[in-house]
Amino acid sequence: MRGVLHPNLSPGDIWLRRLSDLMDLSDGARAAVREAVSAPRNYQPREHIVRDGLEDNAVRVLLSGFACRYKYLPDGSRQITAFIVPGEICDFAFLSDSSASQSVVTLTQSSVGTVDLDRLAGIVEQFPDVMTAILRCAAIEHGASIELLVSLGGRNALHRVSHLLCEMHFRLSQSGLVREDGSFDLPLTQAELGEALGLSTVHVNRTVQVLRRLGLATWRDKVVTLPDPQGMQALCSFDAGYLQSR
Amino acid sequence: MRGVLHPNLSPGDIWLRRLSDLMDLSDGARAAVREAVSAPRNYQPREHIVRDGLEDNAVRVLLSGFACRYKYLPDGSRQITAFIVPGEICDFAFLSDSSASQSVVTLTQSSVGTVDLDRLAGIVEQFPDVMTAILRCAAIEHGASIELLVSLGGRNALHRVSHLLCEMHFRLSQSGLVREDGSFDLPLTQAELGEALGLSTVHVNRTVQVLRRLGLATWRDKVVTLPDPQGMQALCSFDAGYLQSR
DNA sequence: CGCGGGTTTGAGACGTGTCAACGCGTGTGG
DNA sequence: CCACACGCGTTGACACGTCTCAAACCCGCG
Repeated sequence: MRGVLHPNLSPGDIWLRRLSDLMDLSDGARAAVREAVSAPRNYQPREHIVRDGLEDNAVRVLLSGFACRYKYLPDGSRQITAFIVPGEICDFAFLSDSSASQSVVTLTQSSVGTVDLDRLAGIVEQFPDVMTAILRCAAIEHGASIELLVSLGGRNALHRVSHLLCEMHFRLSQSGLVREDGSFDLPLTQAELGEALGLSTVHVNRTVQVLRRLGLATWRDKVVTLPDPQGMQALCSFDAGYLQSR
Repeated sequence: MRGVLHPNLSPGDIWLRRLSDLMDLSDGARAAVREAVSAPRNYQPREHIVRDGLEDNAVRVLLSGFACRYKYLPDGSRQITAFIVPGEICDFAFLSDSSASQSVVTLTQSSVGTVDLDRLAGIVEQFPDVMTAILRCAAIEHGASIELLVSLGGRNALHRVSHLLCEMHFRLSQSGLVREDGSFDLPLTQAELGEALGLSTVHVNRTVQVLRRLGLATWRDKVVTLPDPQGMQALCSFDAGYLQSR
């Protein structure tokens, strides 16, 4: 059906869009990337895309849905280290030819495209800019984990939550997933937010309520709205620089 | 003097040793890396090696001393995101052909070698394994920041401090900087440790004292000793896997 | 000798965690 | 069609880890 009903739409388009944002790519490079992305595979919520310690012969790109990377603590609690939104690469272990050091699990129903590593090697050999684009993805991903680290080390609960909401707003808008009125789907539970921000579920809840009362954010039925993005960003000194290539 | 008094010693050796640990390199590759490292430049304590936002046409490798990467918070406090020990690359922005997103500053007197980027490009073209080795450095560096993130998000003060001491012990031993008796130089102030671990100086101090009383660590005059490394690692569930390539 | 950076100590404040319970909506099985 | 279980959000009371402020101490150095 693909290529018949929508001759101009390909599953890899969302990834291509992301790569093009980070690096000017030639038509040839664009076509090669586009065609290299396999037919998507669907995942149920809470299904693993990548398992810690396993090698993989493909790059996995989230095409739709929501996922996260995490690590377990000795007491059995889970620390989420990153959220993954459509258009992003699930794991970068392939870059150093090693096995994954974290697991990646879906949070919602999702679809994932894959690019065979040998095939990718051929593409980057012919179009080195594609490699640069991918390395920029990795750099941004690293920047995001550093920013989360900064949140955990130096920001209080209110700033952590609002900073993360600002980040999500920005990243989802890059993928065209924010509506006109500034609202967007955020299919996380408050518990999951807490696992990322190092806060208890209860305290996340109270913090979200503060934001509600401040008129800066509402979060109901998995939909977040930031009526005053400027004010929100000012509250937590959000600067999207770390999410862009410069 | 170099090459005369010590015909077999070159400033780049410590970096070469690190790269070789991560990837088997051919003799040709080893020689190329060795010769590509410039004569070291010396830095005073608290002198910047890399400044946030600036591009650089060289890779900078710490050859001796101690440095850290950091970011400022809006309230003026500093979050240290990584410590850098001899043999490690100061900043990985060169990989994605972009400018540094964090600053790097020395903590002690240090010496830094540089490798010109164009020259490095020539080397990796001829010896792709060198690129893989460098990418593994980057992956380990990323792994370390994730582990710090996990500390900040999920560990209490005692576990944070002991985990960091275990990590330092391990990393310095890789560079041959741990003595027979298990002691090693850790030229940080307790305030700096706190800036990395998201703890106040006062609380770092109290926590170190607990470790002293437990007989697991002493820290006096910039020298740390772990009389019972096993016990120390058990206390904080330290697993060095994230610091090695697999 | 006095100064300054770093470490140590004490006392009290505050942010966040824990525990326990309740409400609400949805899905499921009787 | 009702009864119940379950996941998630919400609320309250209290415990506790860590922060802040302030002062003393130690030691090397000018």
